[in-house]
This record gives sequence, C-alpha cells and structure tokens, in this order.
Amino acid sequence: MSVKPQPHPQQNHLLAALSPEVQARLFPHLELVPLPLRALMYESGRAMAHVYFPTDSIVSLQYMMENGASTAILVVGNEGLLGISLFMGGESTPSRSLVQSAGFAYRLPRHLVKEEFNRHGQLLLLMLRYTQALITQMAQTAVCNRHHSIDQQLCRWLLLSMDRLSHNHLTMTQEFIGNMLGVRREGVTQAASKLQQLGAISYSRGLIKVLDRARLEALSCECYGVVKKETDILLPYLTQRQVLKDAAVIPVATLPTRAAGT
Amino acid sequence: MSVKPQPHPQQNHLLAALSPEVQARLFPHLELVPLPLRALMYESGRAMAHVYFPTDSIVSLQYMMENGASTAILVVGNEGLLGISLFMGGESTPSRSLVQSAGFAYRLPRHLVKEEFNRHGQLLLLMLRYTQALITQMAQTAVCNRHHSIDQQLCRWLLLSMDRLSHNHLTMTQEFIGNMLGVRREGVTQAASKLQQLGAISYSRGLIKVLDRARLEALSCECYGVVKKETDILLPYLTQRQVLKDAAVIPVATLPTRAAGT
DNA sequence: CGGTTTCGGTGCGGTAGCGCGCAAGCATAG
DNA sequence: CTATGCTTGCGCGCTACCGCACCGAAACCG
Repeated sequence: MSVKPQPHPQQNHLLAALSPEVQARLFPHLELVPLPLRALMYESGRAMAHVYFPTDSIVSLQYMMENGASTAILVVGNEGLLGISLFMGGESTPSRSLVQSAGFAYRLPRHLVKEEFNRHGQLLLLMLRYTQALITQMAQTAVCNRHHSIDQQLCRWLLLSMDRLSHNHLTMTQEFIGNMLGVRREGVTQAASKLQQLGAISYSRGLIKVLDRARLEALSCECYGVVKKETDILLPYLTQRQVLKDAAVIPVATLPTRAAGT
Repeated sequence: MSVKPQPHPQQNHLLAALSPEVQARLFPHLELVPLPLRALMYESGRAMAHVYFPTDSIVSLQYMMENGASTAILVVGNEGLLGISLFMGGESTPSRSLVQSAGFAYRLPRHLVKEEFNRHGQLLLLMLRYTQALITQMAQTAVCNRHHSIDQQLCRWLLLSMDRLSHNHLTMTQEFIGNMLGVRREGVTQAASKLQQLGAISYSRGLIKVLDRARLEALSCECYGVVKKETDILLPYLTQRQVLKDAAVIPVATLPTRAAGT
C-alpha cells in the first residue's frame, strides 16, 4: 500500500542535536540495523559492541531476578540511545535490553563513540544530560513500583511508548506487557479491559490502539508527568526537536536549568 | 567515655581515591559539616550549592509522591558523594536527600567541583564510574520494590547501611525505616520482630544492633549482593580501599572491567 | 479445511500489605 | 515521682495482586 519512509539518522533526536562537526565525524560510520520485536540487544553481563540510536523502534531495559521474574526499568526510543554504560565506565551491566517495538536503529562501534566522548566536547555534555534524564526515569519507576496500581502503571507504560512512536498503536500482547511491568498477565487483562470500557484504548490479539490520550494521562499516575517534565528541562532540544547550533563545546551555563542558580 | 575520632577527608573513599595532585587542588577548600539525623540536605527542585562527601554519615535519596508517600531510591555513605546531578547537567533534581545516620561530611562549593570536573581528568572518570554504580543501585531498588517482601527489603536496607558504618548499630525507629522503604510502620515491626527472633538483630526504641550479619545476608534478597558485586567491579578502589596512583588522566582501558572486551 | 497455537477472559482460593484504632512500655521533662 | 510523649506490639477488616486452572475465539499453518 503505502511506501515505507526511509530511515534517516536525524530521526533520532540525540543524533539530530549534534553539531555538524560531530555529525561529520560520526555519521559516515553509522550502520542501519533492523530491530525485530523481542530481539535481545544486550544480555546481562555480556560486553556491548555497539551503541544504538533508535529511529522508530523502542527498546526497554530490564533487570532480571534469579527466579526468572523481571521488570523493565526504563524505555529508550528515538529520543535517546542504548548503551550509556559504555561511557560511564563499565563494558557491561547486570541488565538486558529487549526490543519492545520493532523498527530500525543506527549503531556505532563502541570505540568510535568512546573516542568522540573523550574529546570532551558536545557529545560528552549531551550524554551526561541524557543519563541524568534516564536516572530520573529509573527512580520514578522504582517509586511507581512501590506505590501505584497496575492500572496506573499500564497507563504510564502506554504513554511512555506512545511518546516514542509516530503512530498511535502498539504491537504487544498482554503477556508481554506483563513481563515488562513485572506483573501477571491476568492483571494486565483486567487493567486493559477497564481502559477499553472507558474508551481510552482498544485492543485485540496483540494490537493496542490509543483512542483517547488525554484520558490515559488522566488515569495514569503522576510518574509519567514527572519524568516528562524533568526530561524537558534537561533536554529541551530532544523532546521539542530543537537542534543545537554547532560549537564543539557548549558551556554548561548556556543550557537551560530549572533553578536560577548563581 | 571514649574520645571521638577526628574526621578526616580520607575517610571518604572517593576523596581518598583521588590523586595527590587533585587532592592538593580540592582539599584546601573542603569544609567539614555535621549532618544531624533527619536533616534535609536537598529539597526537591531547589538548586544545590554544595557537593557532600560523607565520612561517617549516611544520606538517602528519596523520591516523593504527590500524596506525601515516598521511597528511598539509594543510599550514600563514605563510599561516595551526594550531588552527582551537578556534574550531569541539572542544577537540581525532583528528589530530596535525608540524613539517615548522623555524622559528618566534607563539602565543596558547586563551582569548584564543576571546575575540577571540566578538567576532564581523574575526577571525571571517578564520577562517571560512581554514577554507573548508583544507577545499578537504583535499578535494583526498582526491581526489589516490585518483587520482594518487606522482610527481604529490610535485610537489604540494614546491610546497605552497615556497609557504610564502622560500627554495628543504627539509630532509627521503625517508623523512620517505614518511610525509607515506603511501607507501613507495622510492616517493619513484623519484619524486625521476625529478625530478632532469629537472632539476626536486636532492637529497642530506635536503636538497632546487628548481631548476625551472615544471617541477614541469607535472609536478604539477591538485590543486595547484585549491587555490591557490581560496585566492586566498577569501583574496586572504593570498597577495597585501594588508592589509585596519581596520573591526572586514567585511560579507561586501565580500569578493570567485567567482560574481557576487545 | 482441520488441527494447532496464541491470545484474552474468567473464576477461585490464598496472601501480603494497607489503614485504622488501641494499648502497653520506656523515656524524658518538669 | 508523675505526666506526657514516643516507640513498639497487636488485632481487624479490606483490597490488590498472585498462582493456578480452564475455556473460547481468533489466527496461523500445512
């Protein structure tokens, strides 16, 4: 029917926010790879060979328990990248990454990203800010796991996913969502059924459509909003698609901050 | 009775791990401050003026909910520092920090730490690795909140605290612990009473003594061990008190990694 | 087209944790 | 030494969620 849009590096907001100079160094080495649903990007404890920049795919990072249970801690889509621990120091983490929505990603070999990072220029700054945003998302997930109902968490999850897609539907079964949230499949069934009765979503056999986004936001816990707001503060050029002007090194002071510091 | 030991910057493992050169630049500006129990170090959304390096105190970082409930996401003691978001980009975070065990900390004004960080030397590297360790702790907290019982989480919490103290007792009421873990006070009472019957701890009116640490570790969930192991990999010189030799810049490759990467 | 697999709906008993209220014991101020 | 407040123990009903088992309907496949 319709022609599939050709993937492009600029679809990834982090890549798009890089200065032309940095882009010129990195883009020639970008490799486009398809990410099929449920593909395992990183296995716990294995060294990572690449850093991935999703364009239209969504990958979630899970921590596993000894008994096999797991919970997704954060979600990465076209607003970010997969593999921050390569910058931070470890070559691997005790977590695994799973493709939650199929699509494409560009990837770069580990050493190239490290080299660029060690220039201590724009990439370093962006990575740190992005990492801070991830930290907020993880922390909020932890609180959410403690205090909120499955209903609320499902809404949060759907919203997080929708923000990273250009369409309004998700391809995932309730069983799969259960694995993500670390709850029973039946729990998801009940929550989803409630949402459908309210007209917020419709679903059938692994295809979920969001019909009333405002409704979802109202039913979700505050966690979604907190993370979104904080991310906007930290990385306005990502969520609002503003592209930073060049300048190899951006003084931190020129980036917006929430508090009017000294 | 006994003479209180004089606090010293080297009691903080992060400070101790710095090269003599960096120490020479920073130590003259260190300011020793007492951290009384329950003091609020950072309030959500307020700009941070200092970075704190605890010597014998413990500070925990909490995320708050709108309805007043809260959960501690991570714990900082003499192995680390308070205020990583100053490096990462934000001047503030949506979290608050609470003194969980009274003691002392050295602090540095924000701009001095930023300056040293921007030299892109040893401090940068240490901070990134430490941040990675914090991320692991947060993620594991999130999973723990989802999957483990109050009993197990109490053990984890006690162990995390003991690792950061030189003695075997804690000054905190069960109500306070409840606030930390984000559970009811009565839940803590039941869990603690179980631990006391098993001879692992004894407690009375806000004073908890750890009698059988091995027992605690056996009763705790795996989360404690996972975080500890990962921290040892990332920062061996912190937990094992090895001091790095000078060299203003340490190539990442010389730091130990888990996987035998390329 | 018929068999098999996948997905979602439902019911049932069990349990961990919640909110509440109350009481007993220790601790400190006056 | 008494009064007051803080800490802990305990009981009660309630809800959310779990584990399990089973079923029907849709999709998939040869």
